[in-house]
Amino acid sequence: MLFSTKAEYGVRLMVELGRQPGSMPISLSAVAEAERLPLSYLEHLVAKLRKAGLVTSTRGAHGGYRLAKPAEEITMDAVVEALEGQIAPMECFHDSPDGKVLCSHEDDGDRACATKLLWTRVQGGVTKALSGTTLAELVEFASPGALGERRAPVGTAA
Amino acid sequence: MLFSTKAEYGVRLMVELGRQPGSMPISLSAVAEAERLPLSYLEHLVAKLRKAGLVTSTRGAHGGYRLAKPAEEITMDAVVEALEGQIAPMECFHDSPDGKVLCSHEDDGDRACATKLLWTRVQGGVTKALSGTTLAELVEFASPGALGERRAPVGTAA
DNA sequence: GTATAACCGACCGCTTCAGTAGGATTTGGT
DNA sequence: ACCAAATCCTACTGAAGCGGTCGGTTATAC
Repeated sequence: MLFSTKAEYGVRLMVELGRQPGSMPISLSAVAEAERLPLSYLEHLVAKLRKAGLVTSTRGAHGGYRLAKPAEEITMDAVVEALEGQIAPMECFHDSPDGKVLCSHEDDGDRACATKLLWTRVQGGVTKALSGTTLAELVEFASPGALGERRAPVGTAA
Repeated sequence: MLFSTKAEYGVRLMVELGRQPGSMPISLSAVAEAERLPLSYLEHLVAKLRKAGLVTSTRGAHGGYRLAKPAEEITMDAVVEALEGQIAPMECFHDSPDGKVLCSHEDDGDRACATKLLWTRVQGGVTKALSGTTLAELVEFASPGALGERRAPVGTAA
């Protein structure tokens, strides 16, 4: 398995926030009920998203979470990375700040990691897929045609 | 991390076998020494590769392993899948025999998994990278320019 | 001041990972 | 015949991460 349920749940959570039209915050318990996910586990995930600056929170009664940016500007690489940590195919890989890919045992002698070519391609494929997908796309995909009105209060649909 | 060291070690092992010119089998201990990997762990990995039909073995003295096919015909998706199991971004994903991608909680009600679009793209990126890379490419990448002669007995190079 | 909600950290059972250990079996060389 | 080299097989282990729970604290609306 490439990713764990942290990414799965976290993305579902983000989509749920993105579905909401106004600026009203949504409580985690509402999300948990809608997506049928354990509330206390979502708390951990949303904390990561908040620390990554992807959602904002308001405390107290009628509080909850909102997207920090419009869904069109949120790409999924940021979301998945916030939840799962650095996206690298292998332990020895780490992104340098300039976006280059390094392999920590590059200095193994004369020849480079035989595997570097492969993992570089894999990572390229993954990051391209993630950064090429916006939250807005997923929101639209999840509720096709619906434009804010005629949508059942999720979870109660037969 | 997308993959574990099983894929890493296993690929290195395959490359090592691919480096060898003739039809002479190579012992695992030779590979272990060359790649500085624990022999007893490699045993587990090579067993998976053998069961997947990627390498063949000859037992007894002067025995060892050989590629079951020429390196040009071995694509890395088969190798990685043999080592890591089904390549899917998420638990709910499983390949159907016809190569289509299914999501096991597709029947969650009216709307499809919000995440399906994303994971489908990710999986596409990964499998494209893996199936588009042959073992021969990695072998060439690991020993550039060398064509069977002038190659140091790996591990002794300064 | 009470209900609602975000926050925070500790804990827990489970599985996988990475590796070790010990043996059994097959084969080539002498 | 015997020994060394090699594959093969099963079981085990410590450590880490996953998925989730729990109890408690703080902040806010009514």
